[in-house]
Amino acid sequence: MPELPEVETVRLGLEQAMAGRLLLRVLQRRPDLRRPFPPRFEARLTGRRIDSLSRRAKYLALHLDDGAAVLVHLGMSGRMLVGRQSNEPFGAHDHVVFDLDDGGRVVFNDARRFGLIDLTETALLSEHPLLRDIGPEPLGDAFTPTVLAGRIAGKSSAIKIVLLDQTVVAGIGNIYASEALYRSGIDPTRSAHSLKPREIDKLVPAIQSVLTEAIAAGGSSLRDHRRPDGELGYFQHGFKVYDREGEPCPDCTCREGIRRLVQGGRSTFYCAKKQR
DNA sequence: CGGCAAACCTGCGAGC
DNA sequence: TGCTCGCAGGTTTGCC
Repeated sequence: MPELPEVETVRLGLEQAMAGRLLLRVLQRRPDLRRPFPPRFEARLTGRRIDSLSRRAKYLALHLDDGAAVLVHLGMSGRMLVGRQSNEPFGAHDHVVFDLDDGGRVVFNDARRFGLIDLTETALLSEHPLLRDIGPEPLGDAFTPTVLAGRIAGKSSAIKIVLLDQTVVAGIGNIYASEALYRSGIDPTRSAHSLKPREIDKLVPAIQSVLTEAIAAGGSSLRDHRRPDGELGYFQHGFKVYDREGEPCPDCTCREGIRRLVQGGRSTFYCAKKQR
């Protein structure tokens, strides 16, 4: 489900609820998600304090005050929900419950269980196997046209596919890949190495603007995404092409309107006239 | 390395 | 009403 803007929205919501809080009790309600929970997950977390929260690509990190960190990936349908009462019954797919020292409760809920949770005791989170090979943050200073050009040089795959590759650039998923290519006027089927410098000069700010606007809107809520407080994001109303097959292209007057094609088994939405 | 399909899961909407 | 089918914001693995 969640791409960078949705995970960032979750981080912002959890920061309010969890930063500075002591974990009074942690309940793990099943043995695994996409992969097994770390050994002794509940016992190792109980009594420890959460200092701060950060995001890397689509991963959320809860930093403990001793340098350890809980890594959370929401997969397609994962949610981190705040505001549950401790006397409420658990819901379907409530997999982990974090009870905090101020009486607050945070629940990790994930119907499809494509998410994962890890606990690492090492301080160097950037060296974690799940994060080590991930590319630059698209909203960071290190993401420039020159950098992106270098990372896609020699890649013969379609640019849409390459933007989904987390080792090329972090955090872009199926929605924002289509939207960024539409904004920059680039045909999603073009091979990555065929992009000219002038096109990459447009693609980088297109990625940055669509992600920034989506964060400002609280992310996109299609099926599963909820902010931790239960509120919906509203950037889905800002989509120009995603899930708009057959609708008119907002930026031109072509007859066909928005088209859908399948790349790597996943839908791509685009305008054949605007995107070349 | 590239490309593709399948796998991991559940839920929902469309169509019959 | 109820069933089947296809598809869904992600990532990994295996095969050619």
